[in-house]
Amino acid sequence: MSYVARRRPSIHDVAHEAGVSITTVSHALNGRGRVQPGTRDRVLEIAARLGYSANVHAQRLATGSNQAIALQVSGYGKNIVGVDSAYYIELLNGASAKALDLGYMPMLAPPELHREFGELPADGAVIIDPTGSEPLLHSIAENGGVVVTAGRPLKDSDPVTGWVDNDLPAVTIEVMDHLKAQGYVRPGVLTGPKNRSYSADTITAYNQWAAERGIKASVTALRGNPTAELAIRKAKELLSGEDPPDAIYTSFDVFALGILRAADELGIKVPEELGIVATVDSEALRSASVPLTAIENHPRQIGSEAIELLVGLIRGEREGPAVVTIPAELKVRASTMRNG
Amino acid sequence: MSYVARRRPSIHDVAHEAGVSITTVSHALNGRGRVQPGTRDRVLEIAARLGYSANVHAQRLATGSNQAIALQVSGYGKNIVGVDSAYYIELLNGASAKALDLGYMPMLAPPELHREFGELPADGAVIIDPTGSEPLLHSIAENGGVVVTAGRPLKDSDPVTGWVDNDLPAVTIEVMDHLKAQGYVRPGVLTGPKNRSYSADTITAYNQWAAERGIKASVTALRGNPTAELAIRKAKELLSGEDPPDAIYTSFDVFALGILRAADELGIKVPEELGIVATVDSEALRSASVPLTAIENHPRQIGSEAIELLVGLIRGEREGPAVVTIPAELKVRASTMRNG
DNA sequence: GTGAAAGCGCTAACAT
DNA sequence: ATGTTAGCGCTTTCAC
Repeated sequence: MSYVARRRPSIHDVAHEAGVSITTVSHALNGRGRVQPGTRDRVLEIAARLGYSANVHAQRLATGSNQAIALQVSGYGKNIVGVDSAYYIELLNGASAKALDLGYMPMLAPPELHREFGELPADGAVIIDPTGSEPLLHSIAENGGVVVTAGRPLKDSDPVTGWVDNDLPAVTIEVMDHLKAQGYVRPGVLTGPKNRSYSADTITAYNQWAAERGIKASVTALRGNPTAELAIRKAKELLSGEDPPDAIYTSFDVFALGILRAADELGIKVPEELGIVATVDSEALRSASVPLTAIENHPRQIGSEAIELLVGLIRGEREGPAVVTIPAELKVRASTMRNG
Repeated sequence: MSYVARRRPSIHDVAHEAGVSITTVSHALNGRGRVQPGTRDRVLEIAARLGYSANVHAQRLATGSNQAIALQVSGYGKNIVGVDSAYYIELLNGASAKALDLGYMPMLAPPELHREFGELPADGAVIIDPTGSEPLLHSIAENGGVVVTAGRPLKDSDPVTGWVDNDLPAVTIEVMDHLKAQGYVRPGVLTGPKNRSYSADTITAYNQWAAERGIKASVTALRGNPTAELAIRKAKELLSGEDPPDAIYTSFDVFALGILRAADELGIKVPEELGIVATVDSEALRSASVPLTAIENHPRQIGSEAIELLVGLIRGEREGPAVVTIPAELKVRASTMRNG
C-alpha cells in the first residue's frame, strides 16, 4: 500500500495526459486560438475526468484581470452590514447576482478593510451609501479600478465614475405632500448621519418644501449606528418636547419601528396624533402594530444596475460619469391614513 | 509634454529605488529573514512613498495559500442571504470580523456559485444552515480546504470537519415547558425545510416532548423561501382547521410575524388564545404589535466561533471533528405571557 | 493546428 | 546581511 499525496491537477497534468502541450490545453479550455475539434474534445474530457480547473491566482497573474468586484456598505466598523435592514440585504443580493451573471466574483468588504489586505484584488467596487472618504474607494481608484456608488457621493472630487440612486428629493416632496393631504400640519424629518446623500438630499428637499409653506422645519440627523433604541430615545425627546412634529419621515426601518414604539410609550396615537413614513420598506414595517407607510425603492434593482454600470465602465463599453435613477413608489399604509 | 502610462509599482521598482534586491524588499516587508534595520526602514519608506503593495495573486501563487475563507448561507438561489433575518446578518458580521482579525479575507459566496468560477480560491469555508449537498462544500474539501458549518450537517458522510450550533433540542424543550407552564395545552411547531438541522432537531425534540405527555403533535415544515406571506397562509390554514394548536414555536422571525398577522386577521388573541415563540430574535420581533417571545441565540458569536474553529483547523492547530455549542436564552415577552 | 518559451509578481532555498 | 535563482500555474506571442 502506498500513499500518494493528492495534489490539485495542474494544466501540465492535463497536457501530459492528453499528449499535447499546455498551450493547447489553455486554448481548448478557454476557446481561444485554433484547436482541432477532436483535440479539443479530448482535452475537455480529460480535464473533467481529472477534476481540473485553472488556478485562479495563476490565471489572474497572467492576465492582469481580477474578475472580481468589491462590494462595501459604508460606515459600520467591521460589520459587512451594519444595520439590520432589508434594504441593504436586497441591494447586496441584486448586486451579487448581477456580478455573477456578468462573470465577476462579488467580494463583500467590511468598511474597516483598509489596506491590511494589500490592495483588494478587484477590478472595481460598488460602495453603498458612501461618505466619500472610504479608503477602499481611493485604493481601488488608485490602482486603476473603477468605483460606482449606490447613493450619491457627497464630495465632487471623488474618483467615482458613476452612481445609481432613487430621486430622493422628489420622493421627499411626494411624502410631504401626502402628509399634508392627510391633514398633518407639521411634518418633520428624522434621518441618519448628514454625511450620507440620502440624508442630505432628504433634508435639503424637506427644508425647501417647509420654507415654501411657511412651516417651521423639524430636522433631526442621528449619527452613529442606527438602532431602534436610538430612535426611541430621540423620538421621545422630540415628541415630548416643545413644538413637536405631528408626522415624522424617517430613513431606516428600525427608526420607524422605534418611533412607533416611542409614540406608543408616550400614549400618542398613530396615525391620529402622529404620522410615520419610512424611506425603505420591509416585512417588519408591514407587520408592525400599525402597518407603516413606506417607500418601495427597489433596492435589488439599485444593486443590479450599479453592477451593470460598473462592469460597463470596467469593460470600456460605457463612459463615465454616469447616473442611473431608479424609480420609487409611496406605499400608503395605516400609519398615515388619517382620513378614511 | 510626455505621457507615462502609470503602472502599479512592483517589487522590482521598490528594489531598484532602494538599491537592493527584491529578496531584501520581500524580507523587509514581510518581516521574514534577516534585514539590517536601516535597510528595512529605507525599504519600507520607499514602498510607502511609491504606494507599493504586493500583488495578491502573485503572492498567493507563490505561497500556495489563499488567505481567504468562503462564507455561504445555504439554499436561496443567487441570494447571498435569502431571508431578511437579523440572525444571518449578525452571524455573517461575526464571521467576517473574526476572519479579518485572523488575517483571512471573507468572501461571501452565493449558493448558486458552483464551479463557474473554477474553484473558489479559499483555504476553507463556513457553510451556514447546510443541507449537506452544497457544491461549494465538496469543492472546497476536494481541493484540500476545510469546511465548518454553522448548524449541524444532516449527512454524516460529509467532509465537514466541525460545526457550531446552539443546543436546539434543549432549547425546544425549554420553550415547550415554558408554553405548558403558561397554560397552553397544545403547542405546535411551524418550521423551515426538514433538510436543515434546526428544523430536524426541533421537530425531533418536540415530537418526543409531545409523545411523553400524550400531546398530539402538530408539526408543519415549510419548504422554499421563508416569507411572511407563506407563514400567514399556512398559519391561517392551521388555526382555522380542525384541532388547531394553541401555541406555535417557529423558526424565522418573518414566520413569527406572519403568524401574528394571521392570528390578527382571524380575530385570534395573542397571547390569550395563541402563544407565539421564535427561534431567533430581532428588532422586528421586539417591536411587533405584540412583542414576541424569542430565543436569543447569539448569532454573532456563532459566526465568530465558526471562523475561529475553521482557522484553527486550517492552521493545523486544532483537530477535527470538533463541535462547539453556543448557549441560547429564552426571552419571554408578551406573546406568551398569559399569566400575570 | 500545435508547441516552445517568455513572462505575470512574488516567495524561499540556497549561495555568498 | 544581502543577492541569485528557481519555481508557483497560467496566458500569449511567435515560430513551426
